[in-house]
Amino acid sequence: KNWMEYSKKGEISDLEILLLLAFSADGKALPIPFSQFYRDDDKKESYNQGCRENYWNKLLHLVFEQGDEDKKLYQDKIMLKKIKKEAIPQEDYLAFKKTCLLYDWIKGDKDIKTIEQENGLYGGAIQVLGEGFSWLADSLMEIAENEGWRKGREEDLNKIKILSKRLIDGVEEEGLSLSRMHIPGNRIQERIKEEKDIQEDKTQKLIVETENPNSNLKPKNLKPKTVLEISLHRPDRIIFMGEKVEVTSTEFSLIHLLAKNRGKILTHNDLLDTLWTENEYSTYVQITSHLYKIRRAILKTIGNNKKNKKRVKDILKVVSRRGVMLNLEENKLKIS
DNA sequence: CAGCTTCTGGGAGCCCACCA
DNA sequence: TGGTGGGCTCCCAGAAGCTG
Repeated sequence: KNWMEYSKKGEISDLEILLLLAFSADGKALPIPFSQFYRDDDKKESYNQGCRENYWNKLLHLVFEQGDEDKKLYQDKIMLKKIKKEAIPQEDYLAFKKTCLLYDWIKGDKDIKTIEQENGLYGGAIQVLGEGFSWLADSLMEIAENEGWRKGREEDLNKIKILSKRLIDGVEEEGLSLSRMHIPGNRIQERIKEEKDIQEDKTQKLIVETENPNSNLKPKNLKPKTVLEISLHRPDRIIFMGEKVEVTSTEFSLIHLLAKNRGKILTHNDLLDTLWTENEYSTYVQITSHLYKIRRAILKTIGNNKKNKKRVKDILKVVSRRGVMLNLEENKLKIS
């Protein structure tokens, strides 16, 4: 709200909005999932500190490049740290990192794999983060609307709206119209729709909660129980029927990829191309082997009986001569 | 029923953490 | 620094299941 008052009409930039969102309570709460490979490096103090400086320097550079160094938001969040010369706290560092990542992402001049590799992120992490921030941008837009931006600051409002859309797909403004086009095999349209559905769900949930603050109704009973829960923040385990099942990084990658494409048959080639790099020798045997091991791990946790066996087999479904799919209704799957 | 696909268990080899 | 043990991935092979 403060920002809304002091930000100047017609002068807000994408970078500014991203930084604002990254420093908001919800923005801070959104995790950046690290890949296992880099997690150990992150523990090393020198490496860590070096990285912190890097993101901060990069932001500073971008701000000067845009000639926005006297904006109050930047003064508060970035410039002050320079004067103090203190070590950057973890919280700020993460916010800087998110801002840099998402800025790269929406700029679109680096492809997603490059950004993820350069920053040691788990595959798909940027998209998840982008979607989260897209939702935040929408919330910001709503607040701005309530603050009366419709009258007089329509242009700024639109800017946030466009940014929100770009965050979903990581495209430049001009690329948006292209991404809306229907291209066979392109999932952009579908993902925008999915995101809208999620947001509608959230809004509806919010309405229910605010309408019946003292209601005795337990919505939990009405809600279908989540069967599979995957958190990018915890790539070491999944939650199956409420039980934590420990998985290896390859197993997690496999199950995450299937979950992202819930209800779709992924061919063995799809899986091999995505999970194993070109120069690694891999065959479908590896996939079935890992699938078997995931099933075995799940069964070991939830109980190895005929009923469970059948159920797990039906969820991690092998479609003969076609491929593999995660056969689960949308409301029973949770990816965070 | 033959041939193909998938399941399953097990083992080799590699990597890494730990310890003396 | 080198030995050791545990964990992980990949591969193999036989059994079981499926398809045309």
